[in-house]
Amino acid sequence: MTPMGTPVELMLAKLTRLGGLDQQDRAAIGSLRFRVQQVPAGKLLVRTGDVPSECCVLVEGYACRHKSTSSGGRQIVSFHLPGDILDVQHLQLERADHDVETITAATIAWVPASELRELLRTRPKINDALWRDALIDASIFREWVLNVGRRNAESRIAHMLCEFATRREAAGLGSPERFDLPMSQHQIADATGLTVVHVNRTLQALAASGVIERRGREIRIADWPRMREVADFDPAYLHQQAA
Amino acid sequence: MTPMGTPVELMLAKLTRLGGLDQQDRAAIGSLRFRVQQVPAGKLLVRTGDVPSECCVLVEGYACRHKSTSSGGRQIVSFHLPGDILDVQHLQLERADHDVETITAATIAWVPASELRELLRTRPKINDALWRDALIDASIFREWVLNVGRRNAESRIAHMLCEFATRREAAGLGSPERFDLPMSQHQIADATGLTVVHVNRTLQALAASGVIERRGREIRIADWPRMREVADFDPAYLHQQAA
DNA sequence: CGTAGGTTTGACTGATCTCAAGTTTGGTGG
DNA sequence: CCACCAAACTTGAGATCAGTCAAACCTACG
Repeated sequence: MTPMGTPVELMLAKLTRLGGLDQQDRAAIGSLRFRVQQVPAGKLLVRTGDVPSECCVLVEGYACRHKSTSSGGRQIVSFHLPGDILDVQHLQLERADHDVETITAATIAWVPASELRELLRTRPKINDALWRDALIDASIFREWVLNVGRRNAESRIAHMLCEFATRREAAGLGSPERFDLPMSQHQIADATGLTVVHVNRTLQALAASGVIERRGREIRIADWPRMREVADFDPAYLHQQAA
Repeated sequence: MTPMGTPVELMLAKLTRLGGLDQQDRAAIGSLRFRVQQVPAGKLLVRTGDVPSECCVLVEGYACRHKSTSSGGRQIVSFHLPGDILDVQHLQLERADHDVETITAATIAWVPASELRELLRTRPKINDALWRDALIDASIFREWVLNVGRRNAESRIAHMLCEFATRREAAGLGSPERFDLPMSQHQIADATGLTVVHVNRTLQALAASGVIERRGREIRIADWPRMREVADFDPAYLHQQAA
């Protein structure tokens, strides 16, 4: 079920999902110089203030981006799965405004930003696909603002689970009915603006009400219609239908 | 102090701030076909699910984007000031995933999305500038996730005020020391994930502690260093220094 | 001047946090 | 294969920040 592959295959799959590529586009992606790296869980790939000269693609494993308040509060602003480009923003913005960190052991492919920038100029369809990718990212951030700003704990966590299940499936990583969460309850708390304690109780409440079943980090969404309702989840913001 | 101007002048000023443009770029912007419109406060310019074929530039007045939960909770995800392009995302994404609404009477300039898309293809520097604009938008959303997710009421509101003051100044709209808020306390509540009642009390607390002074909607930031501290505000996420 | 929207106040409630202590799990070295 | 350890998860009790409900009070504008 894991759509393993080389960095090139993953990027092609992702960009193709985002819009049509022609033969020359594929060739251009194929000739990018990837530097592949194995990293452990909890590795900071980019940190706030960095001036990265490479972009990284997540090949295998999971990652997240996060920001912190000066008093130490941590907020995860997105989760990422295999195929995701972790920092398109550094193609155009000099300094990183957030951290990028693996949440499991992972395989990362680094590409020189200059080579990708060249593709934006010379390959209009790749430019379009990366635009779409960046704009979908932004759409997800907007939904997260709504999620942490206006939903209660149960909805927030349910929404996060729905999004994870849906994106996972779209990336070809398997069924949205049942899956293993890569992140700890602490990380769920940091993503939803709650505390670990309350995340724990809320997951129990979701299980008690029968919308999900849990065994360790394995989640089964037992009742999707009810889950969608509890989560207030409408996948439109993921813009998944190819444009 | 208000940098009034035609839509063309405003866009040129904005794109120039975002990166260099050459003479041909300026000419290309100059030949865009703008349709200018006066609209009252509270006018929905784009609504969720729309398939817009025009992009709009805010020429005069203020606007915001917002999303809602199915139970009616409203979350403002960004505020906009003159010069802002209100919906770059519709250049690449078919359906709007949020509403765009004026918060004061405003002047709007509409441009056919097809013409802007043409510029992305043919004018690399305009492509770069719009990329930067979209990526800065995304950076602001990330900061807002942190704001509503991890800061208390006082910090949240102070942060929103700092951002407004800073962006206002960057747009050439006047001093960040003293200004009139265009938005109601209800709208501040919707932007910060709080209730009107609590926004009201928190504004009073900020005034009582001496960091701001208020007279109606006029705000004076009486003590910027302390304000920055209360707000936990670091403008780096606005990426204002031209790249 | 009347009125609606915006702001302010008070009293009470409740969702989520904090602190503090267990319990389980998974990985690691002997 | 087992013993151990740290990290992750769970539970309980009490505290608090922000919400709710309800009612005035402004104040700008028609």
